[in-house]
Amino acid sequence: MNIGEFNIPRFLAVLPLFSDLSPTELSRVALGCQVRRLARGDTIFRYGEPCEEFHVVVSGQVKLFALSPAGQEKVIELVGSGHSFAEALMFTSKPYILNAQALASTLLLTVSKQAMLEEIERDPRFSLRMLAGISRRLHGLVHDIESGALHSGMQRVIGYLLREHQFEGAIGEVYTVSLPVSKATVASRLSLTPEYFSKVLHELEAEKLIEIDKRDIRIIDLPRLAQYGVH
Amino acid sequence: MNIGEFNIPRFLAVLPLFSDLSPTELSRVALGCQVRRLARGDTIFRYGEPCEEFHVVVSGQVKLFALSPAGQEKVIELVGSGHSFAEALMFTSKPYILNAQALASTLLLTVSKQAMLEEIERDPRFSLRMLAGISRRLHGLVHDIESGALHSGMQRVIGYLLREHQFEGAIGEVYTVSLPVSKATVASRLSLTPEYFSKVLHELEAEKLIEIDKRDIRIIDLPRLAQYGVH
DNA sequence: TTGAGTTTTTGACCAAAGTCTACAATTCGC
DNA sequence: GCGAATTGTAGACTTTGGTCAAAAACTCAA
Repeated sequence: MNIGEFNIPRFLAVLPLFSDLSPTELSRVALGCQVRRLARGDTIFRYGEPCEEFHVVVSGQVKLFALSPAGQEKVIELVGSGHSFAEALMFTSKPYILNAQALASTLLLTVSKQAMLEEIERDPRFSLRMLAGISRRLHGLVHDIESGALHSGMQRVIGYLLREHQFEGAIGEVYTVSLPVSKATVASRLSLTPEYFSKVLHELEAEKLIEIDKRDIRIIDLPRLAQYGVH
Repeated sequence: MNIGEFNIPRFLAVLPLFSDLSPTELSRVALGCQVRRLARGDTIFRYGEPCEEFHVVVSGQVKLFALSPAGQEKVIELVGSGHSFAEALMFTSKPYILNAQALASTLLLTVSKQAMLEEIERDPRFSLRMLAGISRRLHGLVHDIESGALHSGMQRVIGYLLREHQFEGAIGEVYTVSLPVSKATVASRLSLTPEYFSKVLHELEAEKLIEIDKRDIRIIDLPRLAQYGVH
C-alpha cells in the first residue's frame, strides 16, 4: 500500500472518536496527522520519552508493555486494528509511562496533541467523546486489576478464553479461539509465565474442556469450562 | 457540624477541578450538589447500581473495593479528604463497577452528572481539566498494575512505606508512617492477606529497618529499606 | 529438504504467598 | 473498668505459580 495515497480523513471518520465530525473538521484534524509503516519489532515510543501525540492502529498489531528494572516485560495491553492508544497521556503533560512496539507489520496513524486540543476548544461534544473513551479504558484497567487480584491463574486463562470466544466463529457446538499473538505474549498479558500458561492449557485439555491446535484453541465444553476452577 | 451551614461553593473552590471557576459558575454547580453525613460502614454505592453523579470526600475516608463471587473483597483505592472518586463512571453511562463504603465518619459531597455535563458544554477549559484528572487516575492504575505484576509482596510493602513517608513528618532521621486504616485494609490495597502483611512487616522489623508501634511504622534506616529485597 | 532460529512443551525442583487455627492485644460500648 | 468484638501475631502446612534446563515442534528461507 502506498502511504501517500492513504486517505486520512476517510479513515478518521470510521473511528468512534471522530465519527460525527464534519468533512471540514476531519480535514483540519488530518493536517495534524502522520502515517507510518512499521515492521515487526519496531519501537513506537519508550518509557520516559515526551508525549506530544496519540496513536491509532490502522492495520497490524501493537503491544503496550512495562519493563521491570531487571528488564522483564509485562504486557499491559494488545492493540489491534481500528483501536487507539496513549490518548490519556496527552492530557497530563507527562512523558510516556509505558513502551509501545509493533508486533507485526503495522500501519500507524499518529495524531498530534496540538490538533486535538484545538478541536476540544472548538466543540465541547468532542471532549465528551474523549472523556467517554478514556473512561472506558479506565474501566478496562479496573476490571484487569480485579481479575488479577481476585482470580487464580487458571481462572484468568478461562476468563480470557470465554471473553475471546465471542469474537470468533462458532461451528456447531464448538467455538474456536485463535490466539492473536504468540503464547508468550498472551501469557504476559495474563500475568503468567509462558511455561505455566502452557501447563494450564494442557490441564484444560486433559479435562476434555478444550483442544489445542497450535494457536487455535477449540472450546469443546463451554458450560463446564465456565464452571471449572470455581471451587 | 451542621450540614445546612456547610458552604458548598466555598468548598468546591478548593478542589483542583473547580479551582478557576467564577463565583457565578461555582454557585451554579453547587445547585447540583448534595451533602451527606455518613457513619463508618455506610454504603455509598454498590456494584451494578446506576451512576448519575460523582463524589468528593470533604472529611473522613472512603474505600473503593471489588467483591469476588465468593464474597472476598479487594480494595482498589482509599480516598481521603479533598479527593474525589467515580468521575469516570459518569461518562460511560454504565452502572457502578465497584463498591464504595465509608471507613469512618465521613462528610460526602455528591455532584450530579447533569450539573457537570452542563458545565462542560459551557467551558472547554473545564473539560480539559476533567480530562487531565481522569488521565492522572488512569496512570495511577497503570502504575499499580506495573508494581503488582513486577514486584514481590515484600517490594510492594516497601514501596508503600516509601511512598507514604513523604506525607508524614520527619523527626531527626526517623520518619513515621501512620497507616490510615486497619492493617487488613492496607493489606488488601497491596493485594496481600493480612497475615502475610504482618509477617512481612515483622521481617522488616527483625532486620532493624523499621519499628512497628500499632499503626505507626517508624522508618529507621531509609536507605537500607529502599535497597532491601532488590536481590 | 535441511537446518538454523524461534516457539512451545515437559518435568524436576523451589519459593512466595495463602490457609487455617489458635491465641494475644486493642478498642469500644456501656 | 469489664467483657465483647475487632484486629493483629504466630506457626504449621499447602498451593500456586515461577525457575531452569532440555527436548520437541514449528517456521521459513535458501
